[in-house]
Amino acid sequence: MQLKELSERTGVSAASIKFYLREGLLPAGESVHATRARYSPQHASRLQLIQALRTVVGLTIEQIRTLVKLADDGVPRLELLAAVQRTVLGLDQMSTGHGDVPAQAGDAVVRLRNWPDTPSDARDALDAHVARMESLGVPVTTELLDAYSKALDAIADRDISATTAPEDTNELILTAAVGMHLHGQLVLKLLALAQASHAIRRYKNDAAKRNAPPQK
Amino acid sequence: MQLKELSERTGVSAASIKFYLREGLLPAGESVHATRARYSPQHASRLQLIQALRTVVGLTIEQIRTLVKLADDGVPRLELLAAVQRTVLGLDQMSTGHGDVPAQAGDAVVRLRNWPDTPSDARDALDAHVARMESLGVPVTTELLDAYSKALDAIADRDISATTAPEDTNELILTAAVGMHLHGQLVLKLLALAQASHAIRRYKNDAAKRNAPPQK
DNA sequence: GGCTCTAGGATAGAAGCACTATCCAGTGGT
DNA sequence: ACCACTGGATAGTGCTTCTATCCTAGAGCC
Repeated sequence: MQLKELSERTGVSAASIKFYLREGLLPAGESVHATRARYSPQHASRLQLIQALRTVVGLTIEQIRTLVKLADDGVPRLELLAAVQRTVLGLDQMSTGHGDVPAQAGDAVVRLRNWPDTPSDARDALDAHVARMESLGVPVTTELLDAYSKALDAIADRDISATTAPEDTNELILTAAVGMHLHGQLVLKLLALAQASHAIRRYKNDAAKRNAPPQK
Repeated sequence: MQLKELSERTGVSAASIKFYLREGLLPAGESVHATRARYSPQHASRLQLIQALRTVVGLTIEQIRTLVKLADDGVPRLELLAAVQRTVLGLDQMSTGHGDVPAQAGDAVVRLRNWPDTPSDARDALDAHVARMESLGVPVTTELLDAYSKALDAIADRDISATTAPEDTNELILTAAVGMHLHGQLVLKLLALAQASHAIRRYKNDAAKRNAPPQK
């Protein structure tokens, strides 16, 4: 198919497709002649990937470029998934070493949970984030890390066994990125509900206690 | 103090302060004369709040305006905290009723966890998000909600009992917003690490199985 | 009374992002 | 022959968050 048809099929304007081509998100079509190019279904699926990463996950052009570049370079799938995780959860764009105390929260968590002691982006990001929290005056105790990681261990355990990865690379990135993002948001929303619920319960208890004076 | 001193103390440029004044984030100082105004320490603390909400939490001017307006209107603290939660966790900016099936994920969760059955923003946001996930082809089973909410119940339980709220309103919003944001991000990062850890473990098991052929 | 500094108001510019639009000249297909 | 469509280039748009400039009127100081 050619550009116009690609545009009509995917619902992306021709101008935008040109933009993505310029930006290197979409590989050039097969140039039949100087003024004619053919696009494959691969292009359509790539376009859908771009679309989803922009509108659903909210990545920037730059981030999408990084991901599709990896895909086009044919890096191993595990590596690709790691990159998706980095990007979707904003584990990139970390200051990476503002000095300070090592903080090594990752070590503590890994030991607490008996997780494999392997360096990873997620671990670096955790260290950086904990350091950031401390520097902003929000203390992170080992007890907190223990409670949090124990709970999330259960979630991850469940998630990982409910996962099947598609063959096609575009689709792999798509499902991985969208899934991670949506599940992450789901966690945040459930946490909000949980906190609200606990707050209400606590508030009610306090009110009850005030009515019937404390017996301490 | 006057504008320049306010600027020097908080590290916010005079131009930015003027901008915030125009935008209604910062209340006008006490106008001593036509060309002179006095700012109180309240202004400094408000400015710090604005600063933190922008750079740490990443709110927009519009969102900050909404929050400080509530603070200035002196709404009850519980209501204020609810608004902070809405804003920080992006529970605002939801489509609010794109029709479709009711989905009522909130009901299910509340029943599963035995949480108080009270309508709330968090619950609406959860419903909306689950509906969105479904519409994007990501299934949300009751079993998943059960596993997630059980884990987050534990976290919320721990959080709520480790909380003390400051008296000053600016400070209240600041600590609440920053705390919510950072704890949310912490959860996401820990989840990433947990998933990566489980993936590694699973990968190793698979590899081991391949070496010593399965005995099923 | 002059000099310098500052407030406050207005307006314009700047920078980043993701497009969107326009113009162009060269074909491919009918 | 003709017209739709092409790649390539370049410029403009809309939004957000500032930042800079210019102005006048008044305050404090000598």
